Amino acid sequence: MTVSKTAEKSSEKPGEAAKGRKDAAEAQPEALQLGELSEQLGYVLKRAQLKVFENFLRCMASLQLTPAQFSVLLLVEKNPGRNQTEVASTLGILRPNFVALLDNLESRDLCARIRSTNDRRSHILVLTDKGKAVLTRAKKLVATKHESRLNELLGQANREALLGMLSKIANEF
Amino acid sequence: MTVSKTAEKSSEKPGEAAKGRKDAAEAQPEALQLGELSEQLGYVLKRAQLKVFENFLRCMASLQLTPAQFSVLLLVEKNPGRNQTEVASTLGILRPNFVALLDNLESRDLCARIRSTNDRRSHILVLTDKGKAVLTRAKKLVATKHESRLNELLGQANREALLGMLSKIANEF
DNA sequence: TATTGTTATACTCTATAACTATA
DNA sequence: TATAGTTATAGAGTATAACAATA
Repeated sequence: MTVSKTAEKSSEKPGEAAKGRKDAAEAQPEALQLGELSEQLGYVLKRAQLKVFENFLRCMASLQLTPAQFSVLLLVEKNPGRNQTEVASTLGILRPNFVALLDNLESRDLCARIRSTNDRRSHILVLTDKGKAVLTRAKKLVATKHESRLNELLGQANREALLGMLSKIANEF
Repeated sequence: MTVSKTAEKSSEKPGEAAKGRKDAAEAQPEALQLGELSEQLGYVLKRAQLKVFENFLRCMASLQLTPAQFSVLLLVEKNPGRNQTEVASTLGILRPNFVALLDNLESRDLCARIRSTNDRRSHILVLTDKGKAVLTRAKKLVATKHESRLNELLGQANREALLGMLSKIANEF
């Protein structure tokens, strides 16, 4: 016994409390109820992450830096002289996928690959002068346009609490 | 004046506090320092999201449900009788991309498309009996294996605070 | 004319195998 | 033999244009 492949006429579901409804037959869209979905951490986490990345890209439009590119510049600045494998794996990027990313940054003269003399198989990564300058500007944009909006929205204390919990999940879950 | 394309010999960077170092020349990997990266909300958010999805998939392995599929089942259960456009857009899925997702769920007899009699262009979505049963089992798995681990890690109060902040970002950022 | 579901397509991310040059 | 960087490739996820059926 399968479901009949034809639906009932309209206005068959007045249940669920007809709250947002206008006068009578006005057939405006009427948003769906998220229900348990809004309690699913994974769902909310993903939606929040998309919003944050979207805002990041807008804030960085003038420098044309993606979140991934920014993270590479930050990490290479903090750890100059490390090779591709080390930097990529720290960021959770697979070595094959790191090649094109680096090609891009190097072609824009933001960072450089230097063949190591210790182990001629590996490429040491460093920021160029331009890379350092761009990163400095990027940090300012992130601080003044991006993170500041988050502080506005959540408050300084909450933002730090949020960061702590997310770090805990990222590291221990 | 460009950078010399050859690097210095090893042990040139004893700075940054040689903390995790063993006795002397032992050349163990020595992890990179994240530096400001660990303060970037976007970075931590993304890493946390990946961990949560990964764990979700493991918990749901027996039911073979992805986060996206689970969200569709939840939303259709809560809002039976809505069409593809409505469900997809609520979840932030583009209509063309929703087709294959639904094909999959329908081929597994978890949900059904029913041609609407009001508007014969649209397909009304409902869960099948099997779909309802699978969703019930899925909810139990999520609650006992997935969300429970998050409660362990963060504590009930913190988990709710986290959810609240992420919702705020998702909705208002 | 506009909308629903659909196809085709493309572009990004991610993932794996295998090659080269070094060790 | 093992490792670093690379290539090729395949698969997800996501994006837009356009078509047929229907309104």
